[in-house]
Amino acid sequence: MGVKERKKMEKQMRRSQILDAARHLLFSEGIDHISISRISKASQLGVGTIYFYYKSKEDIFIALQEEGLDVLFSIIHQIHIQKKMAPDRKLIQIADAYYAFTRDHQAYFNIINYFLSSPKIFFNEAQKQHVDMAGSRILQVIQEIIHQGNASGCFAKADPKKFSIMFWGTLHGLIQFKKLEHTTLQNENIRQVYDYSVNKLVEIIQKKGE
Amino acid sequence: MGVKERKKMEKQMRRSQILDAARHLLFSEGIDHISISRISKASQLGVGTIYFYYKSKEDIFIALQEEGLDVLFSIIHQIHIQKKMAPDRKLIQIADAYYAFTRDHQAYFNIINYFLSSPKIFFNEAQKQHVDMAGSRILQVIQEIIHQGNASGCFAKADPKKFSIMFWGTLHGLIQFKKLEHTTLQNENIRQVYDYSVNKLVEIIQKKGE
Amino acid sequence: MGVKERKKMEKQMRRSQILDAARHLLFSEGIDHISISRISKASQLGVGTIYFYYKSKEDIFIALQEEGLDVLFSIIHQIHIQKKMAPDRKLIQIADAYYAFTRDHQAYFNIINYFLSSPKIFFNEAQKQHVDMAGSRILQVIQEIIHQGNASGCFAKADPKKFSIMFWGTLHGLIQFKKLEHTTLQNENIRQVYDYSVNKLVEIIQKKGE
Amino acid sequence: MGVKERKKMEKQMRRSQILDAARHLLFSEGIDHISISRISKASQLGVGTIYFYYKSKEDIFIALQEEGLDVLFSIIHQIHIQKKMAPDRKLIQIADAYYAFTRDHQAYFNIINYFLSSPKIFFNEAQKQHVDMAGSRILQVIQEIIHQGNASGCFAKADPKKFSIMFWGTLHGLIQFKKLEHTTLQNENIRQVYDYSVNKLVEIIQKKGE
DNA sequence: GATGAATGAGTCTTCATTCAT
DNA sequence: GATGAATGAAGACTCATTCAT
Repeated sequence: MGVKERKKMEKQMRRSQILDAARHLLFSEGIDHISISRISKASQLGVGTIYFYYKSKEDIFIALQEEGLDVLFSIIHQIHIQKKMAPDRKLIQIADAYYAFTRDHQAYFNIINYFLSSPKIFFNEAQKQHVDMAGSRILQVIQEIIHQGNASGCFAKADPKKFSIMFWGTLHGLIQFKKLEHTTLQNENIRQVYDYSVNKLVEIIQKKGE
Repeated sequence: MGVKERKKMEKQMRRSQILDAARHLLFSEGIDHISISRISKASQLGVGTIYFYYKSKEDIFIALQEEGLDVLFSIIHQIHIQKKMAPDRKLIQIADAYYAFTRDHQAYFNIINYFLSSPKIFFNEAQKQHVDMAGSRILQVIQEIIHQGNASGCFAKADPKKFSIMFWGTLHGLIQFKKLEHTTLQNENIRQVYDYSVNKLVEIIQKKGE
Repeated sequence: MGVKERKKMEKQMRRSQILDAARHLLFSEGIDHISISRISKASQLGVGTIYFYYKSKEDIFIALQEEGLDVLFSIIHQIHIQKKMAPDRKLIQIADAYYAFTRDHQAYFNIINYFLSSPKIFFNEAQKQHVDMAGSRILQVIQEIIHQGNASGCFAKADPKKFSIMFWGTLHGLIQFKKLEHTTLQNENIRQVYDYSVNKLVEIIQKKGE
Repeated sequence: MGVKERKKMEKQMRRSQILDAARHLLFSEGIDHISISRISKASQLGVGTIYFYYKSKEDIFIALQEEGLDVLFSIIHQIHIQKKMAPDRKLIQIADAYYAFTRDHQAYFNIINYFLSSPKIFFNEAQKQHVDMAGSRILQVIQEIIHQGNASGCFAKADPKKFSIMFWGTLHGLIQFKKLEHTTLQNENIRQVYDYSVNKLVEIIQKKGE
């Protein structure tokens, strides 16, 4: 019995070992310089071994993406569970946290973005499941906050699903514009625009006239 | 003098010839299948010749991106110059047009997105100039519309620069979520969310109480 | 004794289990996509276990080939045992049946062909035995038919051994030309040539002047 | 002008260089041990260069096959142009020559067989053309011989197309049985069977009663 | 100005086999 | 008896770039 469990543990460790190497490469060299053979070297494992644990390069990216989404989720979750915080305050804090996340965990952000932007990636069913779970949890938190706000009378009966997507979409879109700060955006400080937008978004659902 | 001009013309024509081939590949095969040698075959020009006119593959992509932005600009410009249309109506139409553009000119959208999302691209000064000009014109149009709305009393003194960026960022962010329609977004119809968001955005700047 | 027999039975069952998986792969994915690890997955057995029961991939192919030859044999045998059928009729029916076999059991045909065509396969003694038994039974049937024909006066004292090999060789050679139907054979209908040839073959041994 | 021609010559030479290496490998190591990287090493050319001259491994095989068919054709052609030889004699000599060819140029035979037997190869149009030309010339010779025989009254009005295919198919099928000589064929001397069959084939078309 | 031949490192992936448990 | 983790060489193919002509 103990043997089986140990085996399982070891297997899990190998997966971690591979992911560690991949993550390291992701952080140090960027997403475009990750290749199976590099991962194999970095992890001190044979190429075949990598394929034994992950059936494609994409699978490794997905695992990494999940990691990133988990990190992001836990950050956001921390904010959400602060009982005393008002819903609108929560939204603002979440937006702040997301901005920080894209700055402090750039590699994770890049990989999440990679899947979102790349025109060629189509998840298969199993992969969809994973991404779904990881990604939708974040949206769910925002939805819950809207719900709370609606219930407490703080918000003006906004559609939680639609608004949460709009909220997240706006943040995400603006983050992408970061690199245009000094070109297209004509030195408009993106951070200020970001804050401005978050305020507007919150205004949208706040009860008017109050 | 005449000789010089003719030379310049010819040079411009060669550049077009190359771009035509690249564009054709972009549309027919997708961004991932563009390679210099393919462009060379498609353009009936030698590989070396391509390198004489564009110093890297990236340069070609940039030119293509500009094209895409030009197409997009002219669509938006058409809407803008309709004198009788109200500013808020214009914003809605622009949003519609952008959605259509990302659908009907997917290849252009992908290439624009490619530069926006890819973490590795850093423009040099000359490249920045180009992208700047092409991209900022679009934002400018939106800014002008806000201005008009502010002036005509239709809008409530919104910050034209900031709001236009927010507006565009929201649209762009939501478009990116298209592929999550059936996973993370849990079958929420993205088009409906898009329309919902555009309405909210317009509401933000409309004069309240009216 | 009972224990030994049970062990033997179990061993036989494991071998079947493996072969079932291999056959399934052969039929569903084609001969080029059979690998030990695929067989292992399909058979729910460990890779090592496969190697315990078959000492190489080739051994499995051989077993599969035998199966194919068995199927073919039984088809041909069915024809042979029809007491009332004339020998020349039998030959024609066998030719028909072989054509159908190569069409309807392509996977089996391919594997038989694999060993016949591949220049690298050299059977060891044990393997030879197996193939011998399976393959020669078919030729034996044809030989017997020639014998019968010779005896009954239907055939003109043809050499049973030589003629049966010629007969089979012709059929086999023509089948291989199937894929040349639209190239080298210049749209000559291979099926018609096949029938034509079978008729000629039968004529060869039929008593002349009758 | 001279430059262009020299370039063309050099290009042709490179193609030969590659083919030489491939042919050498084919003869010395067998068809299964030909790989692009081996060819590249053997020809002292970069891998990319190989691909510059042949767009796939298959293309090289095809060129090699053509070579083999050319060799075979010229052998058969030599026999055909012997004006004084009777048609039936020619057929017998061609059969002999084919047997010798499969013995003396085994590598070429293997490669021809490779394409004939392999279930996975499907020629594209351009490739079909090549193989067609090379392969059909051989059949054509046989057809012409039949024609001649028919015309001279030597043969009994056999269908040239059908019979030539049957003729070739029989030879080819029997050659394949070579390796079964000591197993399935039960030590029946394949060479004798081959000769026996050729005789029978010739008898088929010879005017009867003569 | 224009060409296109040459490169070779790099891509992902497969696979038969072994061996410690 | 049974397992399955580990391997690493090998597979075909791509590609941006250079440079002699």
